[in-house]
Amino acid sequence: MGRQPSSKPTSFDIAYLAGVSQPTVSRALRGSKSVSAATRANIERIARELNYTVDKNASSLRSQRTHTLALLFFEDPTPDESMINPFFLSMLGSITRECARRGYDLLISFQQMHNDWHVAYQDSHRSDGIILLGYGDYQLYLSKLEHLVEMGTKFVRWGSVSEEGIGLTVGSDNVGAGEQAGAHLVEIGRTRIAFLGDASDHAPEFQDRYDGLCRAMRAAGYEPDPALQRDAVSTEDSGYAAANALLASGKPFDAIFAASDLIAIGAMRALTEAGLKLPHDVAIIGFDDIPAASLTSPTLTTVMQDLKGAGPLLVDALLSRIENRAVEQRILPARLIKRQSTAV
Amino acid sequence: MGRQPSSKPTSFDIAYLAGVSQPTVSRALRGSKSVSAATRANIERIARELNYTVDKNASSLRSQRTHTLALLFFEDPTPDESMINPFFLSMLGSITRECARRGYDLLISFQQMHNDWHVAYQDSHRSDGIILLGYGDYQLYLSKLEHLVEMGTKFVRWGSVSEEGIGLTVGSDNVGAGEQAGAHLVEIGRTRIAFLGDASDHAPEFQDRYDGLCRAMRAAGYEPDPALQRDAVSTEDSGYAAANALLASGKPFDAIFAASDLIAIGAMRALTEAGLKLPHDVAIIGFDDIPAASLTSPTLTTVMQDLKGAGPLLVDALLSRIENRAVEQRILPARLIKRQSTAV
DNA sequence: ATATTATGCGTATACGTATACCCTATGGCG
DNA sequence: CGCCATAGGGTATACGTATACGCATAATAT
Repeated sequence: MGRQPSSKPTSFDIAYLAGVSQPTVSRALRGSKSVSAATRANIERIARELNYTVDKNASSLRSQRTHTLALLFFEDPTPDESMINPFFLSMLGSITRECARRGYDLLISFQQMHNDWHVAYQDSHRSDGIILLGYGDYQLYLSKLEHLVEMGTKFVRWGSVSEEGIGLTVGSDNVGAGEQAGAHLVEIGRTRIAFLGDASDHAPEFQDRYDGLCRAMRAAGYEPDPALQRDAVSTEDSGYAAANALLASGKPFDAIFAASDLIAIGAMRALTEAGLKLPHDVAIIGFDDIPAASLTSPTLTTVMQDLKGAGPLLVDALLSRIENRAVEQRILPARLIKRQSTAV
Repeated sequence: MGRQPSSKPTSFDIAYLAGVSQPTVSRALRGSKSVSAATRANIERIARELNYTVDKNASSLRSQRTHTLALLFFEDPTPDESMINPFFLSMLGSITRECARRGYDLLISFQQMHNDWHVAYQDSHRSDGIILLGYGDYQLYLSKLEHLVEMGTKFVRWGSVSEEGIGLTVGSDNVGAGEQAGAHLVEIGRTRIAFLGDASDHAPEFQDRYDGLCRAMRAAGYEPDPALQRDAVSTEDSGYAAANALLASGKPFDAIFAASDLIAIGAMRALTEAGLKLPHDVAIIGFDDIPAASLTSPTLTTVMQDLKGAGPLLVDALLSRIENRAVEQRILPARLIKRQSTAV
């Protein structure tokens, strides 16, 4: 044992002890079939004894594969820097676990929109592909996506699947979810349904949800009133402001479908402050089923996205892209969770 | 332009265009002072034009520094795999941003306690150091920490600073926070104060909070009743169960200090179901100030930890360790946020 | 029997960078 | 005018792995 215990063992050490050459060690550990079973078993035993692990840097340098994925959050700079959209945060767990299961490391980065995009590109040296999460300035976002495509970077993003977008997209069935929400509201007798959330093409997911709502209303014989749609981004304050604007407009409404739970929670605060009784006067449905949704008063009916399925699907789609296998856009089902805010 | 546009430029490309050797490029870009200002400027210009970035794998392999930190979450396996303690999730934003600011990448991994620890060790090939976050089986945890120390791995963890622990710890002033909470409860006239949270040495942070509470009570002339302390881990269900056990014991109490907001929220549910009026019959204080704390009814008085400060402090401490600079344990102040659950 | 192919492994080398060492030209100094 | 220090940068090489190739031996075919 003249060897320093502090220096990590290399494949040469294993090779020496096993009486083979270094490449054979590499082959054995990577599962090449041109190594005899006996040799492989011996090498694996020695590697375990020495606590040997492949040096990822050397491995990546040589093979040009990092076995690492990068996760990029895109968000508008928020006033409170440490605030992150809880929905995406939940998805993080699902993604990390799937990465671990597939033997990939996950590099994470919170990208403020105003930052230099080159940081992301730089990541491509460090990762085999990128998962993009988050809303944000959509036009700016698109131009950067095009840049990614030009560079040949492999990526997949979470978002609106209906949209004919750049790159590969995985997302919830936002239209279907909107329909479910709309149908439920109609079912409990609401017909003057407001929608809080950006319905422009800046936020395709929100637009899809609105489309679904409209479709459900028309299917039931009601025409959605454009005046009852109010823009809002996914924050509590924005929802609060949008609901107040709606109240100020004087337009009567008996239900709100909010494009996210945060918006819904802000709206509930505005409505409560205005002296309205929920859900009696106004029924409310949110979107995302964040933990807080079951704590509001009344508890919030909302749409639960399949977070557990999202991570595996995103990772799988990205790995398929990386390995140049064909992948089609995939849609995850969403489910309406009925709580007190629509219980009349 | 015989060069493939798809292949990433190397330092040799830059060197050729600048009419210097490859090492000079490396020196120039790393800020070595043995490169003339003119040469450096020229190299930097060319690098920018070619969109060159240093290959991190090659760089790390050669220099044996990765400029990457690993973040390890330790949690008991939860029934819902995608559920992560919201408090640690919030800290994540703070840490990632600080890493980015210091020019470090962040590798993230959710470690189930039962998993092979070697995964973490393996990470040490990929990162210069490890940040450990989370509770979990504390004894198992400690034995693995010892292993880390043996391997010479640099790490820092979030936890109880009062404890004479293994390795470097950064954490909130849990004792002080417990004192604040206790003092506040005494101030509003409560003397029979229950504590929900593991007070054994399995959870040093919780123990510190309990110690703080006891200290405040004694300072006010009251003796804490051990029968009013109930073990609980940081989940809503555990808080619910603990509060019900407390109720079932028949011991009278007029306040609860919960070791975490999740516990507090579960306890509130139990108390409400038992027909108690909050905060009139029982005042409640939680810990963490998770977003949900301001949504409960009544809204929850709680202790806010300095999340914005935590990330920078953890990262800075770890980098100091990595660079073999001296670091002392550091304590972050915590602040009591008074809300309705203690407003009598 | 010879030709053929597969098996199992060694040899040589490349991945792209950082650093130890060496060399040259210049200027200051006595 | 010779000596040495210094700036500026070149040469050679190492980091640890993965893969293209080649070469035996053994297995199979003809």
